[in-house]
Amino acid sequence: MSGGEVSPKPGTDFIRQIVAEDTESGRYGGRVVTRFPPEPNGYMHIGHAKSVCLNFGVAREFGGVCHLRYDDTNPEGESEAFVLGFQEDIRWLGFDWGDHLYFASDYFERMYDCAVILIEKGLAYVDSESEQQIREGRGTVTEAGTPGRYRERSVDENVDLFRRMRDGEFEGGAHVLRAKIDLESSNMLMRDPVLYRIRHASHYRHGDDWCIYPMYDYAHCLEDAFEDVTHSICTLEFENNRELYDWVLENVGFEEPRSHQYEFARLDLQHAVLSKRKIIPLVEAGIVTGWDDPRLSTVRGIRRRGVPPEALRLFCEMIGVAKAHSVVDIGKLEYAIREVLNQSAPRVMAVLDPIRIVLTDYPDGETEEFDAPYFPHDVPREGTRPVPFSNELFIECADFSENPPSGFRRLVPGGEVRLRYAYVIRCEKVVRDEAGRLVELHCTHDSDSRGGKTVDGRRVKGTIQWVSADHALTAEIRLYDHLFGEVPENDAPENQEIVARVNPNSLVVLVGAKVEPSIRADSPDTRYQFERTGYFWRDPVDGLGDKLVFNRIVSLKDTWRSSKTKSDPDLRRGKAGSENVGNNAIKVEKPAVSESRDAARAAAPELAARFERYSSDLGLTLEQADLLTASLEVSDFFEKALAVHDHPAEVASWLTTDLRGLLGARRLGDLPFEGEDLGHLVALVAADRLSRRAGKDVLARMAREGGNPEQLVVEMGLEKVADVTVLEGVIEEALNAWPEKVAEYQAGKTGLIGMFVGEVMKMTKGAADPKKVRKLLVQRLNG
RNA sequence: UGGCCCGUGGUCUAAUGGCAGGACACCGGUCUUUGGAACCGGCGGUGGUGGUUCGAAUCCACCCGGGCCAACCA
Repeated sequence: MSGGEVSPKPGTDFIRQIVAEDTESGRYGGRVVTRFPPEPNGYMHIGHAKSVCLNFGVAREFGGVCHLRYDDTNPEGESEAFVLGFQEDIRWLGFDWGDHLYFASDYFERMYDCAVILIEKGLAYVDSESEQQIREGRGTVTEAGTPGRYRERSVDENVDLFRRMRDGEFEGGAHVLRAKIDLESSNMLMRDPVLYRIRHASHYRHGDDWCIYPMYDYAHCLEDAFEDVTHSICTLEFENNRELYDWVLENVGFEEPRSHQYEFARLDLQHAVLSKRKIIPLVEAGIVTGWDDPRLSTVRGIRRRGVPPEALRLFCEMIGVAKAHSVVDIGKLEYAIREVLNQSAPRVMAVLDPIRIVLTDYPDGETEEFDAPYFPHDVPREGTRPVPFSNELFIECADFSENPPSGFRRLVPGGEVRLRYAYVIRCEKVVRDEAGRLVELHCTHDSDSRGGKTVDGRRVKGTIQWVSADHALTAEIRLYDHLFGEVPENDAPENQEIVARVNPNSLVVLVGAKVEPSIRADSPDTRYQFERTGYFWRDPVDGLGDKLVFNRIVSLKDTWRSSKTKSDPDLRRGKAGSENVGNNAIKVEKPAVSESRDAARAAAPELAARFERYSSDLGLTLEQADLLTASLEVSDFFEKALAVHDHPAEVASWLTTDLRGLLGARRLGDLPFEGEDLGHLVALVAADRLSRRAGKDVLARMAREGGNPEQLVVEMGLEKVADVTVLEGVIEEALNAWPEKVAEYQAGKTGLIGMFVGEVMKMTKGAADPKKVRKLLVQRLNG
C-alpha cells in the first residue's frame, strides 16, 4: 500500500471543516489553537489517542499549536505519576506540545477572580443547603427546579462568604458557589450549576494552598479562554455542557472571537475496555499485571505489546471523526498494525510448539548455513542473516498431520514439504512412545534441493519454517487474545461482573518455543515477523535479559484457517433469518399535527381559530396549518406574507419547508427581514422572474443579512434565464465538458440527467429555468 | 417521561440539493520458497412514511431506533 511511510489522505471530517472555515474567514486572525486536556487520574488509553491525534493533528495541519493542559481541578486521585504518564504516552505517539504545557490548577487565582466578577454581577451565589437539598431543588428532567432559601443573598454577603470559603473557615460541604441562571431550564446543567465546592484535600501540585476547587463546567471554558484556545474539541457527552460553557465565558466577559466547543464521537472498540472505571478493577483483582498489561487498550499496554506508534496513528486516521456513536471493529486496529509491520519487521524463523525432526540421511554432527533474507521479495529492504542447519530440527507441530484435511499442504507421512531456504524433506516414519504419543519424525532430505528448489522441477506446495535443534534458542512466548468475548463497554455495569467476564484464554504462555540464533545479536526492541506465525517482539519488562520472552503483537492473517471455518455451517451463518422489521411493521395513520403545537392552540383560541381557517378556507394541508399555527409569531409572519402575495399554498410551502430549514436555532423574530419580504420573494418566483431554485439562494441570503428580494435578484444576477437559445448554448458547453458522461448516459445511465441539469444550473449560478433545461437536455441527448 | 444529539452495505466513514464513493471485513481469482504481502474481480447501503423540488442521503413534518443530561466527577 503506502510503502513504509504511512500517510493516508489529509482528512476532511466536520471538525477540520469548521477549522478550515474559521481559518479562511479570518475569524481568529488565522490562529488555530487546540488542546488536549486530560485529568491526571489514570493512564492514557486508545480513546485518548484518538483525541490526541485529532487535536495535535488539526493544529499541525493548520499551522497552529496544540496545548497539553492537565485538567487537575479535583485533588482526589490526581498525581504526578499520571502527569508523567500522559507526557510519555503522547511523545511516544509522536506528538509534541512544545512550550505549551499547562495546568488548570495554575489558574486557580484567576478563576477565583472570575467567580467574584460573576458574584458582583449578581450571577452567582453561595448556597448553604446540603448536597441532598440542592439535588432535590434542581427538579427532574420533567419538573422544574425550585429556588432554595439562599438564592437571593446579597452580593456583599456572597462576596464575603465566598472569601471565607477560600480562607478555610468552613467544613467541606458547608457551602458551594452556584451560578444563578435558570432553575426551570430544560437543560439540567443550567439549573444553577455548582461552580465551586469546598474540599479540604491536598492537591498533588499545590498542596494545601486551596480548599475550594472549581467544577469542570466552570473551569474548563476559562482554561480555554485563558489560553486563547480557538477550537475546544471534546466528546459527545459534553454536548449539553456547551450551553453552560458559553454562558460562563460570556458572563465573565470574554468577547468574540473567543473559544468555542465542538463535540465528536469518542472511540469505542469491540472486545476492549476503555474507561478507567473499568480498568481499575481488573488491575486491582490481578487479572491483568498492571496498567501496562499488553491485553489492555491503554497506550502503555499497547506499547508494551509491541504495537508501533505509526500503527496507532494510522488506525486513528482510518476510523475518522464524526458525530455518530460507533463501535469500531478490532480488526481495523489489527489491520493497521500488520500494515505497518509488514513493511518494517525483519522475518526470522521460530517454532512455537515444536516437534523434533531427525534427518536420517544427513550426517550426524555436521552443520551448514543458509543465508536467509530478512525481507520477502515485495518489501524493498535489504539484509540477510545466516541460519544454521543440522540433522536434528524442530518444526511446528501443527505443520504435520497424519490425517490431513483436504487441501492441507504441509508435512504428511510419506509426503514432502519444503523447509524454508533449506531442503525439501520427506516424512518416512512417525515415531511414538509406548503410550502412543508423538515423539519425533524421521525424514530424509533431497540433497539436490539446497536452497529449496527441486532440480527435476517437481512442485512442492508447502513451505514451513524450522530451526536447528542444537542451535535453537529457547524462548517463552506470550500469545494474547481479546480480553473480552463480547462488548463489555455496552452492557453489564457492575465492576464485579467485569472481572468475571474476562476471557480465560486472553493470555497463553508457551515456554518451550524455539527461535533461530540470529536474533541474539539484534537490538532488543526489534519487532520481528516470525515467519508464517505473526509479529513479535521481546517483552520490555520481563524479556530483556538473558531470558527470552516474546510478546505476540498480532498474528498473521490466516486465510487457510478462516476458509476452513467458513465451510462449517454453524460458524458460517451470519445473522439469523428473522430480520427485525422494526419500524414499518405496524403503521398507524398519523395525525399530521404535533402534540406540543396542539397544546399551544388549546391555550390560545386565536391560534385555534386560525388553524381552522387555514385548513378549510385557505385549503392548506393539515400539516401546513399545524406548523403555521404553532405560535402567533409564526402565524403573523405568514399573514404578513399573504398580505403581499395572496397565494396561501405557495407561501405556506416556502415558510414551512424552505425557511424553516434556514432557521436553525433561531426564531422567525430573530430574522433580519419580515413576513412581507417573504411575500415579495414568493411573488417574484410566481411571476417567473426567477427560478424557485434561485429563490432559495435569495432567501438564504436574506436570512443571513436581510435585504430586499427585488434588489437581491438583480444584485446576485439571478434574473431567470428561460431563453431557449441561451440555454442551448450553456447546455452545449456542459455536454462538451463531460464527453464520457454523455457516452455513459447514452449507454443507458439515464440517472446522469440530474448531474447535467446540475452542471447547467451551476454554470448559470442557479438562474436557469431547471424545467426547461431538463427538457432541452433530454431532447438533445436522445435526439 | 422534558431537552439536546445521532441514524449511509456486516463495521467505520465520504458525498454540504445534482453520478451514493472509499476503507476494513467477507467471497472468488492471479501470483508466490510465508496458506503473509501484492494484484484483479465480486457481494452488499441512505431506519420508515408523507411533503417540498426539475432533482432529496441531504430541506420540512411525523413515526421508529440509539445516545447524553437530574455528581459538591471530568
